[in-house]
Amino acid sequence: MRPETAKSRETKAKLLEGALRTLTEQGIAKTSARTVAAAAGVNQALVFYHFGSVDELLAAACRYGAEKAVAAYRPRLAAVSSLSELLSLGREIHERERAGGHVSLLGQLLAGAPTHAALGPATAAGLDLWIAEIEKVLRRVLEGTPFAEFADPAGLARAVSASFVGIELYEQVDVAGAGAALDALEQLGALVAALEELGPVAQRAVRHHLRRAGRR
Amino acid sequence: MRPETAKSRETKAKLLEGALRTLTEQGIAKTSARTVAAAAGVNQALVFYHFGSVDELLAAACRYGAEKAVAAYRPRLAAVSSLSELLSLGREIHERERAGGHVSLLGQLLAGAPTHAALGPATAAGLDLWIAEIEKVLRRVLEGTPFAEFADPAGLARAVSASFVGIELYEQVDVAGAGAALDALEQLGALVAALEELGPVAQRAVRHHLRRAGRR
DNA sequence: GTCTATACATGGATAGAC
DNA sequence: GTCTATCCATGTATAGAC
Repeated sequence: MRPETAKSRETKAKLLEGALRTLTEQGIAKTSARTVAAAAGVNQALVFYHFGSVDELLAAACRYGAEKAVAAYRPRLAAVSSLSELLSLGREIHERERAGGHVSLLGQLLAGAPTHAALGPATAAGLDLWIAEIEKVLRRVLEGTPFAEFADPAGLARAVSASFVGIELYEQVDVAGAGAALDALEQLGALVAALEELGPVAQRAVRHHLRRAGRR
Repeated sequence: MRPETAKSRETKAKLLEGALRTLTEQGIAKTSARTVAAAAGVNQALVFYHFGSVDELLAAACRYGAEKAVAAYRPRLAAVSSLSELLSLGREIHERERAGGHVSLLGQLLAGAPTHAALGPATAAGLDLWIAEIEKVLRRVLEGTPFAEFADPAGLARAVSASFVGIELYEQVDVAGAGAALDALEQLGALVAALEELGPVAQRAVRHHLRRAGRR
């Protein structure tokens, strides 16, 4: 029985922040009760007292970090009204993530999932927060465009989220390469944005070809 | 001075294979000289004799594994002549990767890069093998399409490769979600493929809009 | 609730026998 | 080249003092 005193919550918060910092700065391989406790500035034994095990602390940190990150971007995402806007917001998030690292955190946790049993579901849940938000945006943005009937917002949201995680991980070993990748995706976004403004004749042609291609 | 005897090369090969298996099955967090040596069926001390340190073994395994994987798909990639073909080959690679795991291996190594100094460059090199191959395909496929003048094959190849790594990692925690993501990307590929077959008038319209959107 | 001390396991790395 | 033995650092987890 652990009463939820003010101090208890404070220590838990310190540990969660410490876990996030350790994971993003040191990676899953160097994340341990000791390193996290050191980053949090508390005693190593408190990890086990408050969370039972390192894995459960990491799972909690995942939920906590993902919720915090998504909440920070939620208003911006809600304001997006076109695909090119979404792409450029993605670029902006990427820039900020270079400091915060909440996305590559998910990458670290995905990498740890095979051995740390508790991590898989927690990471999936954290990713789902991003996915749900992006899916809303995509659904809104795609509505009324010629390819709304072919695009699957749910699947696309998952593709976008997973891709973003991959790119953030990639940036850790090749900053220039990751920049070039995002540039290219922005161009791709511009292409789709251009399609949104196509005339009715061309749109009908696109629709026709899509229907043919869509039959599998 | 280490003579390159037949036995030496055999042991090295065993260790490389063991490292690949351990990384894909156990993840970077549980990869150590002992676990790798156990998977390879050789003595733990041989890791240090042949490779100097665990990190250098992993770096070598990365080069070795990426080269092997890319070589296996090279003929298939060379035969691709359209974007939708590329997408469906991507799906096929994904299916095989579920067994082999050579792509999520790169994810594991990316996750380990922050702390293991030797891993960053090695992983970047491994990814570059994929990137180079995909870039060639993209360059060939995009040539002669209306958006060849806007698309950047080098950047796109990086985006595709990093995204693929992200999706393979994502699959480890959500198989259905990863499937939905790939389905959605295939639909997107069908969209672009449809554009390839547009008539000259519509293509001119697309080009016009792209030029406007491309000015930043 | 928190800390110190401690147990026990795992991992990196080397020395020396074969 | 390979193995056994060994050292030392790091990590998980618990017991018990404060």
